[in-house]
Parts: sequence; structure tokens; C-alpha cells
Amino acid sequence: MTENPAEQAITSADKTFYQLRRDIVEGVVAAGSKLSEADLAGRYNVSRAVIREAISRLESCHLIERKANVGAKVVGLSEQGLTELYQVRESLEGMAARLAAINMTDEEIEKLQDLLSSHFKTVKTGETYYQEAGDVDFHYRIILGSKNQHLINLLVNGLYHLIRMYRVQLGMAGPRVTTAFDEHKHIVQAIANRDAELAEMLMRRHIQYTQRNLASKLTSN
Amino acid sequence: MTENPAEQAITSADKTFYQLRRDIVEGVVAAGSKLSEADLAGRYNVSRAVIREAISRLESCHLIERKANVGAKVVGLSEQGLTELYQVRESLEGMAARLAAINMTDEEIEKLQDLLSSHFKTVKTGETYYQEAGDVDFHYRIILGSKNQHLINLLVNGLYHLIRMYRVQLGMAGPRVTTAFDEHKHIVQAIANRDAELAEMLMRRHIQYTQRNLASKLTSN
DNA sequence: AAACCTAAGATTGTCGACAATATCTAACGC
DNA sequence: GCGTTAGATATTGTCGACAATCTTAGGTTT
Repeated sequence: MTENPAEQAITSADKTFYQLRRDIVEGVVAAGSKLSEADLAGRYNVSRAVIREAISRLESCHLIERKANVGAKVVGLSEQGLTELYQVRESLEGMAARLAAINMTDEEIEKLQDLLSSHFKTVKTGETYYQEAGDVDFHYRIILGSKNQHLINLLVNGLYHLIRMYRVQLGMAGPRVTTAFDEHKHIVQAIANRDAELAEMLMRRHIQYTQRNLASKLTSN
Repeated sequence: MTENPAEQAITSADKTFYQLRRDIVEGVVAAGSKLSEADLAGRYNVSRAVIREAISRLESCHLIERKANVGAKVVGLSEQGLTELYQVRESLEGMAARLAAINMTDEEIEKLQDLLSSHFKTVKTGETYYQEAGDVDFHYRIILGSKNQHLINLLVNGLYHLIRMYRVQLGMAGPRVTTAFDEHKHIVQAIANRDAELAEMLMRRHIQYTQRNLASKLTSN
């Protein structure tokens, strides 16, 4: 559904990688479970070579861990893991917001404001699917707006899938919709004002709030 | 020389990966050059399978780039690449310093101060090899002191090799030794005072200075 | 009964061969 | 002469088999 169109699979390993990644993020392959190469080769109808290739790439995303001569395991979800992940996210996305305030074009900022307006309408009608698609879209635009390829890779190809894995498997975020909207609005304002310092600070606080919201769910489960 | 003892190669792909990584960082394999699998297989006396494995891991370190059905190339060094890299580094190591101020044990902080003292003696005698070994050692301790495994992985296994590649191939840092020492001292003080906010700020400024120092060399070459 | 060795089974690591794709070369048509 | 196309060559992707290593089960010893 929310597939990145840029990610078109051209080789067989690509396809297997994307599918396996989705299955891990969505929990079809359980968190913490062991990945047998022969097993997966049979399940996805490919040779062990492409499975190894896919596993190798999944390791880059921090979705699995490998030990030599032993095998690969899906990462486990824990409160500490979530905390660590969000500390990194806070750091990187804060920098992304700072750079976006400097590097986004006026046109891009306008479109970002348009996106926000459309979200506002959606929130008013009470639809709550906002969180998943809209929130990700918002953050992606700012990340891409940083124009820093390193940062973009790290976040889009690296951390975001793990973040999504936590979101999906702990149940999507709850009643924070309207308050998150205000935070988004202030971040966009700071970017529009070309106030890099403030944009970074607001983004960091926004992510801190999000983390606390998720963490409260984790402990109450 | 400055090999991380934790990185012992147990499989053949490990050995090839470490060696190829070193060759890339040191410039034995030229930046920007194409990597032919058959070529490397012959040069390192291993099968193409282990070369592919090694290449796959090097991609995780951001040291090479791959395109399907075309091949792998060593990343190129550019001023923009350096800027982007240091923006990410500033962000992540800033967070590392913040967390180190919170999570390092009193004992670890004492040892960090000892390290600083020994550096002070070295600087006074005018030895300049400080930069390479000592500086890396200093930063590593703070990174590890964050106790955030994500952050540690991203920096130690990811960005630091690329940073080293820039350092090595643009000539090691120059006359900034004594002024860098003062910056280090203030960072340690902030950590010892458990002042997370200040530690992050000082680390970020320290890294900004370092970047400018490197960038000036790049343009003058 | 607990700890330790041993052998069998299962899993990952490595290899060489074949298939699919891209790149280069040269001939052809306009 | 230049662009285009077709074939030849080289490179990467995929596969199945074998080797090396780990894990498990069973038996032996203390």
C-alpha cells in the first residue's frame, strides 16, 4: 500500500528482500524468531543464495542480527530497544529539520503547508488513519528536504522500517492525533521562517513526545 | 595497528571484508573505482561468493555503492560528501555525548580523565601522532559511554570508517592539536558534571571545528 | 545424578558452473 | 558521417553440491 515507488524490484533478491522485510515489519515473521536459510528458500521459492543476499540487506536495516556459523534472528522488541531507537531518531531527524529549514525550496515549503492543511481537514472530520500515512508522509518530506543524502539513507532505508515495526506490532498510535498536528504546524512554521535552530528543537521535542506515547503502550501491555 | 580487537575474523568472508575495507580506507583501492567481482576474487584468492558477501557488508558501511546488474563502485570523496558526513556525525556524536553524561559510570569518567592527562603530557612534548590514535580513542570512549547500542553500531561500524577514509586520503589533520585538546577537556568536564545539555553542545561545536579544518584542506588541494 | 566426551544430524560457509543482463564492437542503413 | 541495430564479449545474478561448523542426543565415567 504505502510502498515507496522508487523501490522497484529488478532482481529476484530485491523482490525477496522487500517481501521478507514487509513480513518482518508486519509480524508475519515473529520478532525474535530464528531465520533458517533452507526454510526461507523453500517458503519464498528461491535458492539459498538469494535468501542470503536478502538477509544481508536486512541486516543493514537493523531488522535482523547475524552470528557467524550460527545464523540470523529477527531483532527482538523491547522497551530499551525502543528508547535507544528513538534517541537516535531524535538526533537524526532533529538535524534533518535543521537542514530542511536551510535547504528546502520555497516551493517545497508551500507544498508542505498544503499537506498540513489537508491533514487539518482530515482531523476535523475525525478520521484517525491520519497517523500512519499522513504522519509518515510529513516526516519523509522534511527528511528529504534536508538534501543530505547520508541522512536520507540512514533514516529512510535504515531506521524507519524498524520504527514502523514497533508501531505496527505495538498497535498504532492512539489519541495523540490532534496534539501531534499542532506540533507539526509549529515545525512547519519554523521551517518557513528559515529558523533552523527552532526547527531542530521542535522536531526533537515532537519525537520525544511520540516516544513517550509509544512507551506507555509498551508497559501497559 | 589500531585494529579493534573485537573484530576478529572467524570466517573467510570476514577476513576478506576487513582487508578490503582497510584497502579502501587507505586508498590502496582508489576512491571512485569500480570493483569487479572476478578481479577481486583472483586478487584475494577466494571465490566470488565471499567477495559478494564482503561487498554486501561494505555497502552497509557506506564505503561502496551498488547498482543491480551493473556492479559496485567505491564511494567518491567530495567536499559535499564530507559536509553531509560531518552533519550526520555532529548529530549522532552530540547525542552520544549527551547520553554519556547520563550513563557513564564514575569509574569510566575517571579513566577518561586519565586518558586526557596522558594526552596532555604528549602534547607538551610536542608529539603530533596524538591526532590519529588518541583522538579516535577519546571519541570512542564517549560513544561507548552512551550505552546506546544503536548509536554505537551506527558510529563504530558505520560512519567512522568513512570518516577515517577522508582523514587518511586528504592527509591527517594538522596543527589543530592543542586547541582540540582544550575542547576535549571541556567536554570531559561537562560529562563529569553530568551536564548532558552542555556536553552535547560542546561536542557538536568540536565536530564543527574539525570539519572546517578538514574542509580547508580539501579546497586547498 | 551430574558432568563430560562422542557421534549423528542439521545448519551455515564456500565453491564452480550456468543463466540473465549489461556493455562493447562492428556492420548496416539513412 | 552519424545514428541504429545485431552480434560478441564481459559482468553480475542464480543455482545446486560439497565442506566446515555448530547443535543435539546418547552413552560413558566419576
